[in-house]
Parts: sequence; C-alpha cells; structure tokens
Amino acid sequence: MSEDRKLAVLRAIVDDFVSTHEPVGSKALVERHNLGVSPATIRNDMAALEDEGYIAQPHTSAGRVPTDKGYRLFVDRLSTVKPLSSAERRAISSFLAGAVDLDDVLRRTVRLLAQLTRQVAVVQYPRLSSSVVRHLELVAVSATRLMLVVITDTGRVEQRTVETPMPLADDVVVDLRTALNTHLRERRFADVPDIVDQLPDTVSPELRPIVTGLSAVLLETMVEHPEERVALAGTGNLDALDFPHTMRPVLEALEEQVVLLRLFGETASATVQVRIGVEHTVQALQTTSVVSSGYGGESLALGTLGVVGPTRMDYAGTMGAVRAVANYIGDVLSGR
Amino acid sequence: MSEDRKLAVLRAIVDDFVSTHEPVGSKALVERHNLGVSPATIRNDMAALEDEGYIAQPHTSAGRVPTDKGYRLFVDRLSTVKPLSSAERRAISSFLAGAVDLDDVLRRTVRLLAQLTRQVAVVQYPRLSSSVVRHLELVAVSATRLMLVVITDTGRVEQRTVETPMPLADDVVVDLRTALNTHLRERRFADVPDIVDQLPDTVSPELRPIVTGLSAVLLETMVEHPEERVALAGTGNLDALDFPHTMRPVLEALEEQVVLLRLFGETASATVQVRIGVEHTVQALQTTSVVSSGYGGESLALGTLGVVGPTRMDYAGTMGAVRAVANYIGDVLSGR
DNA sequence: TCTTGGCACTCATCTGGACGGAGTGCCAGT
DNA sequence: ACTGGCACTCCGTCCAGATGAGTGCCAAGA
Repeated sequence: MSEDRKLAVLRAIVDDFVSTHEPVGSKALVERHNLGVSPATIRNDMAALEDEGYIAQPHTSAGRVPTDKGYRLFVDRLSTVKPLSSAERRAISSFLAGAVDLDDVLRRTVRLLAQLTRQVAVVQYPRLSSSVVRHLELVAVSATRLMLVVITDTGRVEQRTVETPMPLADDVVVDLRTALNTHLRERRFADVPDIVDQLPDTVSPELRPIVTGLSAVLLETMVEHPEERVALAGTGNLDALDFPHTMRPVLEALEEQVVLLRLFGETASATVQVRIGVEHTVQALQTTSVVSSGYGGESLALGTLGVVGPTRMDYAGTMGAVRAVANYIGDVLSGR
Repeated sequence: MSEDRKLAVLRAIVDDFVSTHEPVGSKALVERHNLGVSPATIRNDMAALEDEGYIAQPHTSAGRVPTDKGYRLFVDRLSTVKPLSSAERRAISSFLAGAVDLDDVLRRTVRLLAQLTRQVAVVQYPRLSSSVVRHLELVAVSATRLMLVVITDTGRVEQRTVETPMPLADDVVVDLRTALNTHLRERRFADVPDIVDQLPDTVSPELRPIVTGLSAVLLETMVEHPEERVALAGTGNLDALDFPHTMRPVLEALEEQVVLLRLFGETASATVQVRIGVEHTVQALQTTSVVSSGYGGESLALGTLGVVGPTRMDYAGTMGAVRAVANYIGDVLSGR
C-alpha cells in the first residue's frame, strides 16, 4: 500500500468534506479526483487511515470524516498557504485606506478579515508590553481627582482616574506632568516598572505622597493590569449547523476577552499558526479551529490577530488571508 | 362578550406563550388561569382577538400565538413593569462597584444587563453631544503630526491624529494647547461649532493655517462624525430556536454599530421604551423586540441602553431590569 | 504483494399510511 | 351570554418497508 497515496486520499477527503460538509465515500472520491485506482483500493487506504486515527465514520455505512488529528496532518503536510487573489489584495488596501486613528484601523481590519475568510475575526490591540510611551497627560478633573492618560507610539490611548490625598493646585499638576514625562517619555513599557519605582525619589518631598499614589496607578495601568483589548467581527458568519448542540458556548467564549487573550497569548510569532479542535485548552473552543498570526514585523510582535471557525474550514485560504492581513496591518502600524 | 375578559385572555395567552414557547389553546388556558368560564367561551373570545389581529394561529387546530400587535397591546395596557428583587438590586451595586474608568463601567454594565435579562444587552457610551469638554490635549507625535485628545466630563476620551502643514516647535504646540483650552474647556459640545468657527481669528496670523486645520479636525471629531460607541454583551443568550431560519441577520445587525445607534437615536427619553417586531425600521431586527431607556437623569440624556431579544420575551421583567440599570448607571456617571 | 471486482451486510434516510390528540368552529340548549 | 356537545382539521408520531450509499472481506488476477 502506497504511503503517498494514502496521504493523497486524506487530502482528497479533507478537500471534499470541507466543500460539501458531508461524509465522503470511496466511490465519490475516485470520481472527483483522478486517483487512478478503484474504489476498493481506496477503501483499503481508508481503513488504514481510520486505524491510524486520521478519519472516522459517523456511523457504519456512512462515508468518512476527517478527525482533528487528520486536519492537523493535512495542515502540516498536505496544504500550502494560498496566496490572495489580486482582487483580494486590492480589497485590503482600499479597505484600510482612510482609517483615521488606531481604533479605526483595527475596526476596519477586523471586518476585513471577517469578510475575507467568512468567519469570525479577532484582532488584538497592539500590546502595551511591546509599546513605547509617547506621552503622559495629567488632567485635573476635580480638586482631588486626576485623570492620567497614556499615549503610545502605536496610537493607543489608555486612561485612568486617580484620587489624590490632598487638593492640588494647577501648577503642581503641571510640575507632576513634566516630571512624569521627563522620566517616562520614549521609554519602553518593559522598562516602566524600574523607572516608576524610583519616581518618588526624583521629586520634592511634599509631592512624594502624591507621586507614590500615581506610581501605583501607573504600574497597575501599564504593567500589572494592562487591559489588553481586542476587536471582534463576523459572529454572524458562524453557522449553527457546524456546532453539535448550540453555538452558545462559542459565542460566550468569544465575548470573554480573557479567553481571547489567552488564545493569543500562546501565539507570539509572526508566522501563521493553527490550533485545531481538541488542541484548544479552552473547552468551549474545542469544536473550533483558530488560525492566528502575530503582526508587527519579525521582532516587533505588536499583537496577534486571527480567525475562529469550525474545524471544517478552508485552511489554505484562511491561512493566506490571515497572513496577508497580518503583514498589511503590521506595515501600517509600524509605519506610524 | 366582556371586553375586560378578552383582555384578560390576551394577557393569559402572552404569559403562557412566553413561558412555554408553545401555542396555547383554550383548554390549557382555563386550567392554568382562574378565568371562571368554560373553554368554549374562551374560544369565542379568542376568535374575536384573532379577528382584531392580536393573536394568530400557526395552522388550523393549533393553539394561538400573540402577534406583534398583541404584544404591543400587552405592553401598553396589560403589564406593569416588574421591580427588581432585592437580590438583584444588590447584584447591581456589587457588580458595578470597583469600576476603575468609563470603559470599565460600561463593560460591567452591559454584562450585568445581559445577565439580569438573559438577553443581548447594548449600552451606548455617553453621547458626545450632551457632554462638556473637560480638557483638550495636543501631543506632538512627530514633527508634522499632532495627536489631539479630547476628554469629557463623563470620562470619555477621544483621540485623533492631525497632519500639520509645517513642522511645529514645541513651544508652539504649548501655545496651541493653551489657546484651545482657553476657548473650549468647560463648554458644551453643542456649542463647539460656533466657537471653533471663530478659533482662527483668536490666534496670531502665522498660526492661522494650523489652527484652521485643527478646527476642521475638531469639528469632524466632535460634531460631524462623532464616533458614538456602544458596548455589547450576551450574544450567547440568543436562542436559535427563536429565529425562523438563522439568527445570522440579527448577529450581523448587532455588530453594525450604525444600526445600533440608529436604534438608540430614536430613544432619547429617560423612560423605558419597547419596540416590537415589525415596528422596527431595520429589517433584520423585525424578528426581535428591543427594550430601551435613556440614562443620565431626566434632562441630561447622556446616552441610551437596552436589550435585544425575541418578541417572545418577559417584557415586565426586562423592562424592570432596564429601568433599574439605567437609573443606576445614570447616577454613577453624573456623579463623576 | 498490491489491486480489483464481487458480494453480503449495515444502517441512515425516505416514503406512505394509520392513528391519536389537541384544538377549533359551530350550533342548539339553558 | 354562557355552556356542552360534536364534527372536523391537521400536526406529530410511530411503524413498515423500500432505497441506496457505503463498508468489509474475500478470492482472483497482475
């Protein structure tokens, strides 16, 4: 029995099943692909593939369906990432052109990705940890209340209010703002903790309690509790038929930012990664596959984006779209 | 035939159908409600209600189902808003306590509302048009690029980048910032257009081209294109069974911010409003009902929030939850 | 040793008919 | 104005049988 043909059969099964969404049998297989052998031979190969766990039968006398393990083999060895058509490339640039700010860029990106793949798209905002502080702003919103605004090089804006232990005069606020910017501007977020630690020592004693309070909030905002955000689109592309009982758990998981971030926390590199069905650590996503990629250039790793869909998806096409969009948005954001 | 009893019958039908989700017949009706008459009598009433368009039969010899018109009558005349239980009240305060910023408040609110109603919740960010400018910030992100940040009294932060026609020195940026704040701080957004118009005249001639450019962006950001935002939660609560074919159009509509804002644009007042099925101007939502309310106090009208669910929903309970949450968040946000 | 045609077998799906039950509309009687 | 009775409609379910796609296995051929 030819090992090569066995793989060809697996590929054919995946192809057919992905497009028809129905179990595929030996006869249909030889008709639709020129395998050059008879159905009986295919049946032998299929039996072997089933023994090895790559395909399964929903019930006796039905065709075969790829297992998660089968998809894995397919993705690893049998499929090549499909480059986008030139029409699709054009769509990307025209879709992203004219974005006015970071929010807008990400909103457009996530919708674009959802549209290209006809699946649910998720785009993580540029991670704070790999950003640089562009500016810190301190605004008195009341006598004892400051609003702290952090602006990063990627255009991300984070804000937070801080209670001060005593009322502050306007010029004190100015001093504080200057002090903060002097020490933090153009510094990488990764370096922030060390700098913030020493911050109270750099100001006059009477300001120290205030700065100490500010430092705590700074740390919390920028390091400990860096509210990483994600944009989501295309939930309407989910097809109830693809999910055994309901798609409720999937929708719930998608709404849970924590889950999405965990998902992406595991994908750092700029290459396209695929996680299939049971490979997920999150229970609710074990009926789905996730295709993801970091964006922002080789070393930058600004963030991650990807799509979530049924395990039965067009991996080649989806991987192509994810890769293309990741490249594109990486260029856009690092060119800022 | 008693008009009162006819209404009682309608109420009973709505009650039963909402809880069982099955067409309700005359016999079941007299059993479950003490109407004090026989099924035959009820049948007469039902026939009348059907003639008048309040209820309908899915097919001959099935029970009756309320029509959108029936729900409308029910909501207007037959149901009273159900106050929350004390446990629910407690849940609200504990859920909202500890929110650190506006984003956090709205995120928590929308999840809370989704959880209380077991439906899809939507919360609009405080409308810019009814906000007051607290502070304007101008940050040079490169020689010819400024980032404009607007902070409102409700804690909302909007940002936008502006290209300047010529490179700007640091002290010029400071001057500009001061000028902007002098004229705009503490002004209502509604007054912004007039002020911005006159802005170029208030600065020295050499700054005029820059200020003109800034003015345009200011207007765009704050008035013409005020990116109103919404928070969404609970899409997992949608039940596929409640929607004829797929819930895809509903999910798509929910993702479309424009649609949601249109939905809410029509709800300004602080009282709870209900829009049922075909009453929607948006096609995709005609299989749903929306319960919404403005928040932010009688006159303030900061924004709107609400829930989207199947027309078959517990209107009394939902209206109670929406009203309570609107009150609560109104207090929280105007107390800032 | 690999491939192939043949064959018996399994089992989901479809069909059509029968049946029960829930529900209705109508009518005549109180 | 209400009620009980009655005939009728039509959905849902169950059953039996037919259909057909698909399999596994085997024995024969290359």
